[in-house]
Amino acid sequence: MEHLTENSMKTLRILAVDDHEMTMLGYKFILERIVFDDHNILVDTATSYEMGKEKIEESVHSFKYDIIFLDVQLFPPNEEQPHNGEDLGVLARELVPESKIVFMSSFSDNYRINSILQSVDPDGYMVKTDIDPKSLEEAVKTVVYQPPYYSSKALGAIRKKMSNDITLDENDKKILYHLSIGTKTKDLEKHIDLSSSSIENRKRHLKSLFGTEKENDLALILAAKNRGFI
Amino acid sequence: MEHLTENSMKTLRILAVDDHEMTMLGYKFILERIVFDDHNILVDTATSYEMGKEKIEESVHSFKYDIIFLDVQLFPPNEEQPHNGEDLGVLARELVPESKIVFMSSFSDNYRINSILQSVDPDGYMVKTDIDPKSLEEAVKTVVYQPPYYSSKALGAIRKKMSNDITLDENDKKILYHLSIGTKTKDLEKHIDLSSSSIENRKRHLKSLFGTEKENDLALILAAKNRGFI
DNA sequence: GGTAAACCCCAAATCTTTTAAGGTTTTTCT
DNA sequence: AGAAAAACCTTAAAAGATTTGGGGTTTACC
Repeated sequence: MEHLTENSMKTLRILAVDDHEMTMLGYKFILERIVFDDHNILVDTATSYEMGKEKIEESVHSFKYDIIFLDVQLFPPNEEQPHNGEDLGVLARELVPESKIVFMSSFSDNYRINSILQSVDPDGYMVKTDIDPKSLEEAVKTVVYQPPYYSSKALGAIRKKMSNDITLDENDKKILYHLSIGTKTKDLEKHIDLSSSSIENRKRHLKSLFGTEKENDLALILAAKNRGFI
Repeated sequence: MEHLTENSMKTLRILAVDDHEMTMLGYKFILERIVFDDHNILVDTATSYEMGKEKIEESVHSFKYDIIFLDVQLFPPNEEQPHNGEDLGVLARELVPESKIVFMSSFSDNYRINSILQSVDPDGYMVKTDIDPKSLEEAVKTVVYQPPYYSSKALGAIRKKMSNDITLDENDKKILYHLSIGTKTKDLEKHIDLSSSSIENRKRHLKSLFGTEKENDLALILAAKNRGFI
């Protein structure tokens, strides 16, 4: 603690978790300079899942964080890691439900956004390319007083989802997702608990839903992307 | 036209449709005073469905509006009227797809918000109690450069919907909606194309989905409201 | 040009939803 | 409190969807 806060000031505690040291410093620098009513902003940082987890667990019995910023990808994606920001978000929700959670993600892909909005229901979601001092400040203020805050690109994805009348069940979503990452139709059986025949049926059905009958898988995937499903 | 615009200025044309004369004046007053890059803002108004329709139709062959603000309820709701803002929005989308559409609604109820977001997919949605000079200005700027703009209460409804894993079909939604406006179960058959037996089945199913088994309809409706369906 | 994958069609089995008919419980009104 | 209406439940048959296996044809790719 560098200096005592003035009496009249409330302290706004923020935890930021991102595995890039430099990015963290940037966030800390910006966040602590936000002028916000009579709040004194204090930013704590963590650069890994474990560190983040510890800080959140410590906070349970001391001062709870007002806002927790979480990077969705907490580790280099090539090294297989069991945990990511989404899990940390779920954990934080359980341990300290009063802390607001804001996700930061480099991908604006709808599949992940939709999944996080469902599993964690964060108070904010920011696509990294939308993040700058101005949007960070807006996020902090909005999240404290009237959440949620969704950054511009996140809103774009949300809009697509909301304007959609097509509803897909888990199996359909999985099929689309696996096709989109290049899984071959014959290998889908390994990931989805259905016979190959059913999978073919569902693919046909999906293509008719998305208006890409008799076209190839790429057309289906593009249509599904446009509509916000992947 | 009161005075010529400067050469360097682009004109931003706005149409606002609301059946309250005074509200219209307020919007016009605020909107035309927005300072926005080198834009000169020009607000046209209409106070009924027909007037709005005419202005939109005229605009097709002259200068298209950049933004159209539409009140959802265009007539006193007790006098039966065939048209409302939603219809006008659908019409505008067809005639002038390049114009951005922003809805203004006094009800923040999720059923209507969801329905409008699907049928028109507007570039903005503002709940009236969220509207003030600041939010109007933000709406205009956001809608022009990076739509969509959703006001705080609208975002609240959207968040509920997005964080939800329950998916309902049209019949389920209609059942919930009619129950919520007080329609008796025995009268539901008149509005929904199903047998009374099926409707009872679906009500049972809905109650189990929303965790209100063996409870009465009020409990179901409250749960559905909490989850953003009505 | 041959092979693997993708795609299509059919019919049986299974699962889900709808429907009607009859009953019990709860609510509402007098 | 008692009658009537509405809500709710149960059952079983019918209709509709989905799944599955077994066959085949077409398309893509080396």
